[in-house]
Amino acid sequence: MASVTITDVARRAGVSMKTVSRVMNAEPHVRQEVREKVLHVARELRYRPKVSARSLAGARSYQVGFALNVVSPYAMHAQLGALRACHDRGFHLVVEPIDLSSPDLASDMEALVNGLAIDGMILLPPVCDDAVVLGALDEAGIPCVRLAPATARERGPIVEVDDEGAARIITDHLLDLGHRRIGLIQGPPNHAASVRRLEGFRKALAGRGLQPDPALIQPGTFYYRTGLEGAERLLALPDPPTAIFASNDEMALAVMAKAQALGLRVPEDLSVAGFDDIASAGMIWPGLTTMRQPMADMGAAAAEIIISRSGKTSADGPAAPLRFDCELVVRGSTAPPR
Amino acid sequence: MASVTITDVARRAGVSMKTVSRVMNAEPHVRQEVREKVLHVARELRYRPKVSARSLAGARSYQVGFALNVVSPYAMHAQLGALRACHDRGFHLVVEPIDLSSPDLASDMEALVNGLAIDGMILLPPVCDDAVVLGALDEAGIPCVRLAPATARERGPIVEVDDEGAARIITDHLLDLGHRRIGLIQGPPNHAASVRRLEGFRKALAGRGLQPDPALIQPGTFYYRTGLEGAERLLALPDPPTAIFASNDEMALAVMAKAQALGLRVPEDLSVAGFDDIASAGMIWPGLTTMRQPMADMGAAAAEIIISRSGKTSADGPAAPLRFDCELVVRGSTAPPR
DNA sequence: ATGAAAGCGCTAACAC
DNA sequence: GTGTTAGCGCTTTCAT
Repeated sequence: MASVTITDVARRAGVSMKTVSRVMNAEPHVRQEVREKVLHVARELRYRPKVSARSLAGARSYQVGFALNVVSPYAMHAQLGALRACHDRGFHLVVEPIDLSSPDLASDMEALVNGLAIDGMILLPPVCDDAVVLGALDEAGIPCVRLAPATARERGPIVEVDDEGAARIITDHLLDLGHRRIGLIQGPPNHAASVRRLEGFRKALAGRGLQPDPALIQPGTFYYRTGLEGAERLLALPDPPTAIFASNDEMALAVMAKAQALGLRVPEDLSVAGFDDIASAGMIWPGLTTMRQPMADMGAAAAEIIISRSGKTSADGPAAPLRFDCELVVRGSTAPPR
Repeated sequence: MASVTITDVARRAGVSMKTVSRVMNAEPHVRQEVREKVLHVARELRYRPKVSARSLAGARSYQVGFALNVVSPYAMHAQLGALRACHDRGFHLVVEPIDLSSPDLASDMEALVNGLAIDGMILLPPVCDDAVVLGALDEAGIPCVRLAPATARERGPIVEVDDEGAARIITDHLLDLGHRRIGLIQGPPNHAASVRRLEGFRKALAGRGLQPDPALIQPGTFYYRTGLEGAERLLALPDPPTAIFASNDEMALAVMAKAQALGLRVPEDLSVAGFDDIASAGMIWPGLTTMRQPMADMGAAAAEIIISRSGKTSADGPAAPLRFDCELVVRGSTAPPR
């Protein structure tokens, strides 16, 4: 019942508390022989250092924060990846809601950074681009790793994908199939990925000497409803596109639903492509052609950065953004035009 | 920079540390006047009690554990609900992976309960039905709240829905539309919800004096692939069903995809109903008729139970399972048979 | 109703 | 390479 402490291990191993501490933290200056002895006793006694005692006494807390505000496949996979990385390294993941629309965000953040002990925080869009959030974390000396940030890109570690290149690849896929009138539904303008995906789309067209028809580029916010609206406008055009590339899968699903509701067949009458490869992209009929983002790997990488830097006083300089590769997943929603 | 501590507040308010502690914990035996003074100073100094110091010194940790192994809409919504509840009450949510297929689950659990300080843990199927997990938590004196457990139902608080009643309602919906040959794809047999949904299905049929044809009841595991397989077998029957009720939405999506791949039209040739109301149920065409489970509310309720019991020595007896209501969501995937 | 003293289990800063 | 001594910021217990 009574849990075993560092002194129990020290006594049993015939060494001091501090030596046990050194061994448990894999610090140098311990004879191999002593190290093994301590490790043996620790295992025998099933000793586990208490997170709360460690974070109270030391400079690190063995906890990583993850900001989560909504349920989205994107965020969930990143969280799971971060969770796995934390667990592998003996860390814990504390999830915190950060509500950008809070009446007093500054105070919320201040409560978060002062009450909780975390070695770093993982931030996703749009939270990762909020100045108040970033400022509060900064002031508290809590490093943060951001996934696909749009602003302040010099401000600490970044994990992202090559959105522009990926969008170019998926547009090329459509072009290769023979499509020439391709519609695009954009993401929110304040989201870095949106802008870069549009750019990739443009460059792919330009690569074939094509000018994008402005009418074929519709605004969106990554939400389903805006996919529906964009598709509606696109398909009502006098000369409608034969293919639509939605900047994320949720909107792509909306495009497919709208097309089917209008009696169009996918992919015979309209090809549809998305971005993200959320689970349902592979669960509908026809399957959605899309770009797979390695969200779990990215979340894990973000956690790794925090973990490896934890305990160190200085950040080892502004490393270049960590870039992960996307993978084109071709399913039934894309085919040559009639 | 240097964060404010309880002594700072005590000094500034002209009282002892202990009085500040009493005020911060809303304990009795403090004069109203003093209480207000302390509260005022605390606010002024932006004082936030440190979680790590509290959990080290006291009996409670202000942290709730949430076991998460996979990304599923079901789990994610429960997590978000729990997260919100924790945040509202000044608690933090620590997510932990519990891998039932681990080579040494007992040791994993032992590490979890000894290293971390949590006031309770929220468990979902199938983790909530594992004897090793439950045993380890029990031994460490960590209360757990389980969502829809199948086993050991006397073992602490339970949060669930009336799966049987809900399945009955959705089957009745199909019967009301005029369907008489209704296929069922079951969930995994070790999952409480599966069994009860089957029972509800049976009772609904019996309510109309119908005998379920055994060939119309197909096994499944809640995973997409098994939905595909079940649908395949059902639709290959000499006298195929005119409607299929899949025990969860993921399998229902598979049924729709399979039907459409076979050239059948939903709902004209086949009605499909699911269970859960995951996001994609409303994003496909036609929309999936399903039962909405209030997962976020359930997760929040689970967290609330842990929070309100935290600090208390004894659990106030085995309360009856907390039951939440489901809601039938009728979309385009169900219609009268031809 | 309030306060003083004693830790909780660990790491930090030094000694040796 | 190893041990000693102090705390970290709270809650606890026990006085008053």
